[in-house]
Amino acid sequence: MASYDDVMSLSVRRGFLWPAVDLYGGFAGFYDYGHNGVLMRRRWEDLWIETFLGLSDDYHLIDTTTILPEPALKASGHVDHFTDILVTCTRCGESYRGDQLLEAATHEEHEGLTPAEIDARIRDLKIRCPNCKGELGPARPFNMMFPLEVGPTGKDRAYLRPETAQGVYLNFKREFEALRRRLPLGLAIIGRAYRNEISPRQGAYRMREFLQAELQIFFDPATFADGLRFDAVASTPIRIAWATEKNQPGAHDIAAKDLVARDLPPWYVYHLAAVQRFYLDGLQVPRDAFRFAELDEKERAFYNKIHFDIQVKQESLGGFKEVGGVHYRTDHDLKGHEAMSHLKQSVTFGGSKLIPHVLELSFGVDRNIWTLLDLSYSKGERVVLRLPPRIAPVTVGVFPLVNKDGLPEKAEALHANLRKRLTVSYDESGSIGRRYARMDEIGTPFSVTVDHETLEGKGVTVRERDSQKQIRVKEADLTDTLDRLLAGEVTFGA
RNA sequence: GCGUGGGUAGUCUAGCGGUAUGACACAGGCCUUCCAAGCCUGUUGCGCGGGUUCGACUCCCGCCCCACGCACCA
Repeated sequence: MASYDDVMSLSVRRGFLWPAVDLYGGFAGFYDYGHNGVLMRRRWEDLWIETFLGLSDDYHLIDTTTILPEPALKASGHVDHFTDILVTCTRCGESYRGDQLLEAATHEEHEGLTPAEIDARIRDLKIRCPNCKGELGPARPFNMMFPLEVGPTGKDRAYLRPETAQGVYLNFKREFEALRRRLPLGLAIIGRAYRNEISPRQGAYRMREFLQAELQIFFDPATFADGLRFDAVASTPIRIAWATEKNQPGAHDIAAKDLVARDLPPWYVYHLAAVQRFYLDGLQVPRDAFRFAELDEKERAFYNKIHFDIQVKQESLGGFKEVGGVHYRTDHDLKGHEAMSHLKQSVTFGGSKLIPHVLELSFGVDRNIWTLLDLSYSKGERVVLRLPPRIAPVTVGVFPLVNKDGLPEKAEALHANLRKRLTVSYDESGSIGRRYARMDEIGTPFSVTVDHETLEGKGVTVRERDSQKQIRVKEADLTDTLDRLLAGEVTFGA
């Protein structure tokens, strides 16, 4: 059980994450990573790449620009649909979405109106502030994208990308050719995205600059399922909360094949299983803290035909929180770019010509890091971060038991050797217990200590973070033993 | 953006119209044969700007930032 303050305080104290620019009072919606945060994030990213690119030989990582010109984002729908028309009360200052004010007054949909049109209708309908009955000010557009002026004249309007996905769609044809015209084709980006959030909240949860890890899988809906081994996951129970239950705390376990029976495509369910495996097995999230939450038609974006959020329950943020999503975007994006660019996005594959459809596996990296800090935080006599060993920023701590009799020299030599292959921390300050405690706080799973018996050729001790148990290991076997411990082939339990 | 509460060292905290308390952490030293021991020494702070005042961390105003609730989150 970790409160928000617990996680943030540890995070700041131990170099994981903190508010950006705090020298100048802070900058809402922006966070910086410290040395341990970056290490941890890289390990999360490595596991993510290993897991999801490992799904197929035809899935690859690419990298694209974070600034996109207006036409590209016009085609994606972001210029028009990522905008709300806001109306602010001149008396109480409350802001409303213009379309919602009109909808409340007329019970009709009012999408796609210009600010001037909304002003006119507010006048005609004599709408006043729902909060204080004050007079409403002029409607103004608010786009969640950060606009930029590119070049000396600034004529070429551009924006910071609101999602990494568009970078993939813009490069689909290039990669389809370079990868010799295969479907399904997976293209992933781990990179920064930007949204001008109205009110950023809860630390790394809602930021204005954030990291996404997204895999876009391009496929032919007629044949996608044929190439997947659905039978391997058919009886796997998937944690599901339906749209009507998303405010409730729990989830159902529903076998993958039963989800298919409820009209979810097999290829979609197959990937739900893959995502669930990443969280339960890879990141060791407790089963009851994980679920997919369905979004109903009103909640999901217009281009998403099927949308489940990936949610993890975390004490510091008050319950289940979205850390990613599994989105069936159909052929919306490629179609949009084809229409705007006038360049054909259709491909010929397996005898048929089609615009590929897209399944998007989307993850908020910062949210995942926060989630893992929350879940692994445990406070007894001292704080221990029970991170999965593969995710921990530092993998091994190396110490001399005392600072005399040649023990430090021996330990430093050991450290120099281990650090060639692992992230290792050497420490000879304070007592041995204090050093173990330091390692516990940043989640280091194993600590190696050189004592007097080491000098007699009897090996070193290896201490496990969670159990505080120790085993004695011959120096010659140390790297091998550590590898096996990290791989989970050996445990301390036995 | 609205409302409520808040902002004192790396973290957590005490306090007052006369520039600040303690704990932990951190650094150096002594000691130490395995879990934040002890002793000595040391570093670091009143979110920012303006006003009132002889003097502001303290009172007033504005701003920034944080948490919570509302709204927002294609």
